[in-house]
Order: sequence, then structure tokens, then C-alpha cells
Amino acid sequence: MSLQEELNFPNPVLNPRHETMISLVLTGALLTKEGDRLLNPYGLTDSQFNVLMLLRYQTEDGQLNQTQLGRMLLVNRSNVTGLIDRMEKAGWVQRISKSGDRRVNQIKLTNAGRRLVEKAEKAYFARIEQVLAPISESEQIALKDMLSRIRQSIHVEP
Amino acid sequence: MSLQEELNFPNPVLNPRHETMISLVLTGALLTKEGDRLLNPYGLTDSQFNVLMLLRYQTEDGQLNQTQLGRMLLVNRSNVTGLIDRMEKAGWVQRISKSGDRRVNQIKLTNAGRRLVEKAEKAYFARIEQVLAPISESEQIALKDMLSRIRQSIHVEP
DNA sequence: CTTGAACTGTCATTATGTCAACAATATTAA
DNA sequence: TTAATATTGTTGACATAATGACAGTTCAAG
Repeated sequence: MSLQEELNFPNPVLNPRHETMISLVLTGALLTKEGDRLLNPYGLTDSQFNVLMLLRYQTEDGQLNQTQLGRMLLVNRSNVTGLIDRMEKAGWVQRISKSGDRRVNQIKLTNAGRRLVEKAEKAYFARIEQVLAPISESEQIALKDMLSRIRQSIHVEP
Repeated sequence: MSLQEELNFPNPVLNPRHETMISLVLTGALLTKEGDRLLNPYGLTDSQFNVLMLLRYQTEDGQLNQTQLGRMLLVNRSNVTGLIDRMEKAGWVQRISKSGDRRVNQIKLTNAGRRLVEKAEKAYFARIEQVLAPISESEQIALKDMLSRIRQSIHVEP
């Protein structure tokens, strides 16, 4: 199906670069929405799942502070306040004050949070397998390489 | 630069499918943020620019109703109300009641809206050229094809 | 023709994201 | 040591998005 049909456009997108751009943004958005849909039965949003996964796989000692979380999620640290507020209220993480730096909140998975992410990631990984099934292993490498080059190119000053 | 470095992760992402997934979502998010950054000097958000572009290039008669806009932007029509409210207040679009169906608002570019999108799209297209420059024409075709297959695969029932 | 279904736009609620400003705390320079 | 600078988390204002409910309108089945 063409991009034009997918988006209910009456006219084709003429500029090929523009079409590639739309295709990239659209795919990212649809994958995010699909993640949200999949995680909904677990009471999780996509952002909350990402926090749980970071605390599970991307810590030195099981803890990350809010600024580190913001950096890894690529969002402003002001967002992390509310995100952790809601997750703490749900009982999945807790704030622990850091000894030696009273500015810092260390965030840590609770047992409930760990159990939840273990369940949710199973469904998530299974769905990823399905969604990426039509891409062969060598294609996947080529895809990652192209995406990486595009991201590098964004960071170069316009 | 590896995905791990880009995201300030202390550990690598072990599952290759998961890494591809992260790469796709990340690239879409960064491109969207870059669009927002680029459009900011014009007083536009990414969503508002998309509305202007749809009204410029994807209409039969210069008009789209709010439900059509929602479908083309891939958002719920309830969001379009506020989006058009703000754009109408800014003077870029106007609501026109449809003769023959009193439920419908037809949305139309104003002259100010047309002038604005003509300026903004120049900067936008120029930036797209830069960002996608590291991808050759044949790579671009392969990329679009892979992305299209992934999107089709999302729509298949899990 | 009337009744019920479908569609359109709006609104409230919730969650996420931006940015700018702020107080508290740490760190660096003089 | 003191003064300037930087960092951390929070808050408020604003924009976007999903969902569910609603009234008004149109359409279709009977």
C-alpha cells in the first residue's frame, strides 16, 4: 500500500525526500502507538514502560536519578518529576535520597515494579518479533545503519 | 556512534530486534523534534505545520473538514478542535460552515496562512535535503520499502 | 414518515512533552 | 573562605495526544 493510501491523501507526495521523511516519522509514530496499545492491559504507558526497562537493564547499581532518566528517555528532566510521581503512586518505583548529595533522588524498582516489567516485556518482545518479521537479518543491519547515519546527520549544524 | 552511546546507556541492548525497534522509534522522535525546532522561528509547531501542508497540497478544493484532518494527521478528531482553535486565532486558517451539512466545519487556508506555509516549507525542504543527504537514492527506495513492510505488519492482528 | 444508527464537532480528564523560572544544594574560582 | 557558577528537582504555562461522553445533524431501514 502506498503512503498516499495509508494516509488517505487525495494526491501523491511529489518530493521523494519528503516522502522518505514522512515514512520515517509515520513509522516511528505507529510503532509508539502500537507499544502503547500493547502495554495498556498492564496499566502502563509507553513512557512508563521505558522507565521500567531502563531501571531493569541500564543501571550500574539498580538506580538512576531523574536527570539521568530524562537523558536516557530523551526528554527534559522536568517531565520526569510527574512521570515518577505517577509511577511511585502506582507502587512500581520509589525515590531514595542519595547520601552525599541532597539534591538527588535515586529511583529504584520496587518488587511490584520488577514483577510487572518482567510480565510486560515478554509480551513486548514477542510483539516486536512479529512486527519486524518481514525484515531479514541482513536488511535489519542495513536499516539500522541507515537510521544511524540519518540521526548523525540531524546533529550536524544546519 | 552506537545506539548505546547515543542514549547514554551503560550497557548494550542485547536483543537485535529490540535494538532495531529502539532505532526506529528514536529516529522518528528525533526527526519530529528537529522539525519542531526548525519551525519554531515561524511560530509554528510541527502539528500546525502539518495542517498547513495538508491544506496546501492534499485537498480537492482547498478545504478539509476536521474529521478528514484528524484522519490524515493520524490523530483523534477531538484533538483537531483545539488545534484549529489556536490556528484560527493566529489567523492562518478559518472555519467555514458547509452548505448542505450543518455538522461540518470546512477548514481553509487564509492568505496569511498561505504566505506562512510557503515560507516555512522552504526551510523545511532545505533541511530535509541536508538530513537525508547521507542516504543514496537507491538506499532511500530500500528504506521506504522496509518501513512500508513494517507498517503493514503492525496492522496485522497480533 | 418515523425511528434508530451513524457521523461531526466539542468538552473533560488524563498523560506526555516543551520552556522558563525557582530554591536548595554542590562545585569551582578568586 | 567567600563569591560566582553549575546542577537537581519542582512548578507553572502552554501544546499535543488518547479516551469517553455529549448534543446536534444526517441517513437509512422499516
